[in-house]
Amino acid sequence: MNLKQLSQILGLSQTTVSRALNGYPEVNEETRVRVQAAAAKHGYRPNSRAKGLATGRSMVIGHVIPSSSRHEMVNPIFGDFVAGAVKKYAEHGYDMMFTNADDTSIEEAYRSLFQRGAVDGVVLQGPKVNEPRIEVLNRMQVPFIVHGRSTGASVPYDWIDVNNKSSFLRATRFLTDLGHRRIALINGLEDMDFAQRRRDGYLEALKQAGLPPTPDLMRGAEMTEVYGHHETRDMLQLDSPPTAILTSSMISAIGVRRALDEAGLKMGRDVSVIAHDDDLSYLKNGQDVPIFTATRSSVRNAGELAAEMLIERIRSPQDPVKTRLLEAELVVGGSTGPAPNRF
Amino acid sequence: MNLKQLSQILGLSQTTVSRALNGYPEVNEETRVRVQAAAAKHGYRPNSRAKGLATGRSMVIGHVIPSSSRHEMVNPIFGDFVAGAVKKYAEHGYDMMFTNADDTSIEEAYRSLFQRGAVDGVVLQGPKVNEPRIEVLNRMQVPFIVHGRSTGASVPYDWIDVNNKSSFLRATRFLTDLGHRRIALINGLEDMDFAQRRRDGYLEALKQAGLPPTPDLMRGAEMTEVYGHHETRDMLQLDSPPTAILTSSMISAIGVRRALDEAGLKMGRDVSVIAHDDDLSYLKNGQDVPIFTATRSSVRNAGELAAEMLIERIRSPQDPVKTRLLEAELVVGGSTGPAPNRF
DNA sequence: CTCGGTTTTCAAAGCGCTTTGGATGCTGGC
DNA sequence: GCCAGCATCCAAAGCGCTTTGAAAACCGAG
Repeated sequence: MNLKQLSQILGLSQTTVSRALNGYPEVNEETRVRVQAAAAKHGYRPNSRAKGLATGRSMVIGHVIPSSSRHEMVNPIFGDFVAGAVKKYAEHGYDMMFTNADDTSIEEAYRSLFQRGAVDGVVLQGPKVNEPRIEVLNRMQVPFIVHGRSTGASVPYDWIDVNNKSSFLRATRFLTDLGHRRIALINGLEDMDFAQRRRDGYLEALKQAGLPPTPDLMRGAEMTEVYGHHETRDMLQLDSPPTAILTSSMISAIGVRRALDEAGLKMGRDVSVIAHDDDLSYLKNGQDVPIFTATRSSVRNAGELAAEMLIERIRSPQDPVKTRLLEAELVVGGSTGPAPNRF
Repeated sequence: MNLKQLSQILGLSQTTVSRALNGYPEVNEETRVRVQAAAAKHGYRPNSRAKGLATGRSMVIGHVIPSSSRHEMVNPIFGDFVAGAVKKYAEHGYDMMFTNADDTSIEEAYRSLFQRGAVDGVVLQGPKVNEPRIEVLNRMQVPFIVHGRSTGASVPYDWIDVNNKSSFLRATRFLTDLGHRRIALINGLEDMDFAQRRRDGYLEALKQAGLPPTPDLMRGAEMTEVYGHHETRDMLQLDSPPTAILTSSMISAIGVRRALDEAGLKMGRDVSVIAHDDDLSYLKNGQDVPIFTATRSSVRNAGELAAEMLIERIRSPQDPVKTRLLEAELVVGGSTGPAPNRF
């Protein structure tokens, strides 16, 4: 069932039917009702390709998933972010498109999405420090939003981010206040912007507490469970092992916990742990009492906000740059306690 | 840059340029090279909407993400499945589209995707027992593939699934062979088809071992960490607590482990645990030695295979129904051991 | 030369929609 | 009774591509 057929059934022109359905004023209210009824009855739905061709808009928002051969990691926050975003997209009539690109051709992928007219805007996820994609998109003059920020980006851009620095500063201070002096940081990959900022917050808190940074206690890699486990085990072997550990994700915190268990140490008593909690739906931090003391910020919520900001940008390309900084809350759970008095 | 402009630059007709680019034989090799060079030079990329309009194909595959207000859960396997699928899509020139639908209008969402001409096929994820969507899609005569199966579906359909029954039968037998007699099952939501099949396998193994099923030891819900923890804690309070626990996901297995730790029980010695491991990239089951004894099957791999099967179906709509049953492997880790002799 | 057969190229129709620029019919004021 | 003004509707162009049917160019055989 297409417009032509529907208009023939109704004995009207395509113009009128189109206008009736799209809410234009120059159509009799009576006919509009008749048209809408017929459209519903016949299950007419305008072809989105044709509509897109005619209007120049695709009503699709794109995401590029990088996939390298070596680095097959899927970010665990992916699902929740997407769930938040796709919901808002739907509310505004947008669909969501994913496209795959290997590491070497990510720029190409973005360019292709727009030049093919496949999307009206894109979300850039996981920005690194000096993220080159930001400048590429900026130069292309297309609507986009960054989930996160990129230190060193030389152009203005819309972004939404958690205040990683302040939340890790606060978490670290919480530990120094408890008397901890050997505090480890198990961070994400250090070329990621968020990891850098968390590290800055951590270092600043150490400085404020008059503690020198210890390179041995600062690690960074892909945030898996196994990684959290491995680094913790490794650090526990040090001459002066940490009494507290900060970790950039709940997943690696679980690995940390496992390593502590294996070493016969009790989390919260022997070693304190604070994790960053993205509030993932399948990995809640306990129900009533939080398991981990954590800096919490819902990534699903970030997805919703990112979607809304991007849609606004698409609607008003000339608006000044918009940014949004979310503060993570510090929830105190059972994984932290005063520094033990052992030497 | 569009076809018209490009063909004017080249002094050729649109027809010839189009044919040259799409590899049709009726064009001089020399001109083809010239055209390709010009296309590359000017960064010409055909508008996918226009192409879709002309060809009747959209080169997009759709996924519908259900989102109800109450049930905001994102399946943790989502990311890895998608990563596998999108990679294969890209290899065949397809993009991936997500659309959101609340629980009441999922059928509508599928219908809309096709009637709008937005997709050439869809993947149906998370089928329940008697999944109504299968019949809907079947009636719509559109290409689709089910990730999983649906007991009670009355029409033939393409699917790819893990042999849930045999893998849980095998896992349970592994436990009975170790002398366990009180074996608990912490399953997924029981209206999900996979949960049903796992339960069947579990029950069959119990039967083979001459053990009666104990309703108290069979639980089913959304597979979160908190849930695994909660049910385990609950079951440990029973008059005769289980000596072994089977769980449908690594995530809930982590919760199981936490509950055991809290109870002062050692996993593998006091209580054995077997998990189903989807081989998620951020949640590997240990590196050299598996942490959990597990039935393992890569969901990313399933995503790749599903993508390929669907693309085949799109290409040959008349082919007979295709199905693919993957066998999970049983990997033995540190979480299982002989049944303890305590009473 | 001429002509049938290839090769190579082209003009134009069509995909399903929106939108421009009229037409048509009706109203009421003079 | 006439006409400006408004409400309502329509024909046709255009979005950027593919594809059909036909024309032009070229070839070697006769």
